Amino acid sequence: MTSDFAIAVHALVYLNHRQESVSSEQIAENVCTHPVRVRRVLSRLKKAGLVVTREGQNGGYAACCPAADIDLAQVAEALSEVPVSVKYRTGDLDMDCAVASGMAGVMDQIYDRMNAVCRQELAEVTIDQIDQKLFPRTV
Amino acid sequence: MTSDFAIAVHALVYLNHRQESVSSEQIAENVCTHPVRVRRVLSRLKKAGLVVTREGQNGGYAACCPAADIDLAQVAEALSEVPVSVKYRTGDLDMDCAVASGMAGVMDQIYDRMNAVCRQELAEVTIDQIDQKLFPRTV
DNA sequence: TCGTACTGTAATAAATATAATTACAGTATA
DNA sequence: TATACTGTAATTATATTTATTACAGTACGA
Repeated sequence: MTSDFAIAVHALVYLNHRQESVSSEQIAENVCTHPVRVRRVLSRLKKAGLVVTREGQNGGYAACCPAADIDLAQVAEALSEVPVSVKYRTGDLDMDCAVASGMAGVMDQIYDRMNAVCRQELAEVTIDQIDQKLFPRTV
Repeated sequence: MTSDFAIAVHALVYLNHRQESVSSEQIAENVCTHPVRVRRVLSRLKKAGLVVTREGQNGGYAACCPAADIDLAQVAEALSEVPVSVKYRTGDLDMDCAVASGMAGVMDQIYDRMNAVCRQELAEVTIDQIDQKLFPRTV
């Protein structure tokens, strides 16, 4: 899981909370990062239809659908996030030993299975649920 | 998931396959990494009782329990592996905004849940099962 | 319609994390 | 008792991540 994902979720929760157009600069201040980073992440969310943008004065990013309709699996998907990813591959396909040539593939399968269950977990969490955690509603 | 985990699993599968003492140099050759890296990882597996070592001539590392008794959750535990870990924390605890101060904690809970299901998956895979994948047994 | 306040993105620099390597003390074995 | 190993510290090299600068493009509002 990259930090882009954390920034995306934070921004979505913040935009849902604000319910108006917010500039990358203001979002960056809330997230504590650089405005350019916010733009890079949110432009991908825009492409996925999870936020809308308005340019010109008083423009910025805004929520465009009910927070209950956005789950974290959609956010991960929009960013092509792979929860468990290991770039390092042991062994070497060209070696004679079946262990040396086959282990990387076996590990990939294991990571795949972990990613599948991680995505299931993410699908269970919506932006609205996070909002409820941050702003408990008295019953 | 760090690459140490991949190295550990690879080494365990290899040691199980060899069924004898193997030096860090030979293991490193099979894994395609540096012998010192192998020693660092395997010394932790030794502390967890997953391998034994023998020093002196013809020494090295060796499997010490049936491959069917070692699952990947044990390996992860031995290395203190956290499948989904994100060092980057958005926002800032000291900020007034509930979103800015609370999001990092919310994200941590989400990572925790993913880690729990990942560990369940890892517990389902044993070294012996990996060996069977690499060396299919005709029935 | 024109200036302004934005987004989007490329390019670069700075910071950080990861991996390889060197070096060597300690130890059991043949 | 020499040797072949482990264990670990220290260092260097490499890769990745993050911040920053710069600027073209665009819609909004006066």
